[in-house]
Amino acid sequence: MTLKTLDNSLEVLKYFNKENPTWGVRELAKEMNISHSIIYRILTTFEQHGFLIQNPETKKYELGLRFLEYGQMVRDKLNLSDFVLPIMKNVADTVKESVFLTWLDGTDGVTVEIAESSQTIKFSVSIGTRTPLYIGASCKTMMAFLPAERKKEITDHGMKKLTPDTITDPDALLADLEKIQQQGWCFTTGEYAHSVFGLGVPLFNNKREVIASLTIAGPIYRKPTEDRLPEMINVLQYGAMNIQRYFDQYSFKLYHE
Amino acid sequence: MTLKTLDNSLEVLKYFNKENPTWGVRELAKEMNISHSIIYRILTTFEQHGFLIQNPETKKYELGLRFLEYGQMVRDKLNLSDFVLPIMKNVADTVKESVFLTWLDGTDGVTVEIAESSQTIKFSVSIGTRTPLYIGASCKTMMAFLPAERKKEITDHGMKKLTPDTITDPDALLADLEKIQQQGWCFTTGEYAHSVFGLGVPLFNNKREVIASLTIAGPIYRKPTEDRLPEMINVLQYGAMNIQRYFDQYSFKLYHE
DNA sequence: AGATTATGGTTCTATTATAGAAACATGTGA
DNA sequence: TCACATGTTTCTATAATAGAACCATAATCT
Repeated sequence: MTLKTLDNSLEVLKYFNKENPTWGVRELAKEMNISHSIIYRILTTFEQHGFLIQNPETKKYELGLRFLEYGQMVRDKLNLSDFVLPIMKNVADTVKESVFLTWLDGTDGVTVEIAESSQTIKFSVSIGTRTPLYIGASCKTMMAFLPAERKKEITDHGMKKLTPDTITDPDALLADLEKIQQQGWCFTTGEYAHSVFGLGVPLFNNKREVIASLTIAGPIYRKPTEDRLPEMINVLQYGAMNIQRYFDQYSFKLYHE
Repeated sequence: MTLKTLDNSLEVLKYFNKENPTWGVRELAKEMNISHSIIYRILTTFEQHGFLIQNPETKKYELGLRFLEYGQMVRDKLNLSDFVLPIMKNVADTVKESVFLTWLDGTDGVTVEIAESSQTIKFSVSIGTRTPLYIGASCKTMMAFLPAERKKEITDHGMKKLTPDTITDPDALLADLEKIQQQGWCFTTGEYAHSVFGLGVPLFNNKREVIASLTIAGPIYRKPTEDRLPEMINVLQYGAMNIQRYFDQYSFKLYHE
């Protein structure tokens, strides 16, 4: 059905992340429990195409410049900088916290655009960050609007705690999502990272399927009090409305699944 | 020696570029002269890993969000924004033209950082752009400092004209490179694009091998007159010196070949 | 409306590329 | 000097892939 060789190779790529940016052949082979010959062939083939480079001194491999090219092509395709980013910046300036646009991609949310708070203490993640849909305001906002069978896929797939506050009980999660869907926004504290709050609202394509979310996030000690939360929701929903208008106008299409 | 399946698959990826961002299965198979079954298996495998996504309506494939993730990891690794970009912005403000940092990657130069001119008419390319080393100021600056055998590889590999002014005669190119190496900078007009001038200087790693270049580029009608060129070279070399100091300090390592 | 010709997707098996062990070359630390 | 790392290469049984043929479906032409 699928190509096993390519499948394995892409699996190998996944081991190159921020925590482990460089790998030696045997080192990675041991980590993956695969023969080092196989890893060697995969790494050298990627290298020949510029997706990996080998440090000539340490002989270890790391991500190559080819990814810069493809990454930029995806960014250009999204073309969020021109119209969406100013809206996000506006929200960020108003609430004095960072604002994120998160895209639905399979069973993950991917951060595709960021408007950072001007404050010195702020929540900060980098573009391309990938988070399971059951964790945090930006992701749960999207998951809440998925059809039941896709929710089930996610809960069945097994859930891990990022913090003690991450909800991993399927029933508790589904009840939470139900509430989020009804009220149209999601407020969380400490689910994604210990000292962070998040407030998210969903964005839809022209078929009313959820495709993204807009989220405010900041340090937990600045989280809005209950009486000020409606105000923040208002600002966020106003920004989301403007972005939604842009999506609708250009019949925004970045497909999921 | 190398993995043929992976090799083919990465070759398929190359067909997804700015000019042709979306491909149908049979369409791409015809373009590559390969059975559509093969292409189908490759595309679906990439899709399962998020490197491609299929538009559920048109059934065509395009680049997926996974590249955003890897692209950002490479950007983070380069970490040019903090120290190098301010230097580039400084140069850009002084000369009132765009400034580019280009990385050596095999037989290409890759744009890795940009400081745009504040002028309304300016030369503009996007990050990740890949250009053969024999074309334009930013690339020839680097090629000039390569060992003779690598120059030969490039000239032997066949050269195409991007504009009528692109030098494609091996002897003429080598003579040009000789001059560039001696004077330490490269000034070109119309080689990369018809109405563009460029002025580049090289950057080296701690083994005195060329790894990058710093380039000023702008519309040809604003190109410096002969008596004002030395001034521009000065500004550029001063910026390059500061960047070079940063490279040396952090024993900058992004390997080529 | 029926025929034609596209498309994406599936199945099958001869062929071929790959897996994985073993060996090799080189470097390093004991 | 020996032992044990490392990346790299070679070999062949075996398993995965190539590629033709086919299916289902949608659009287009007659």
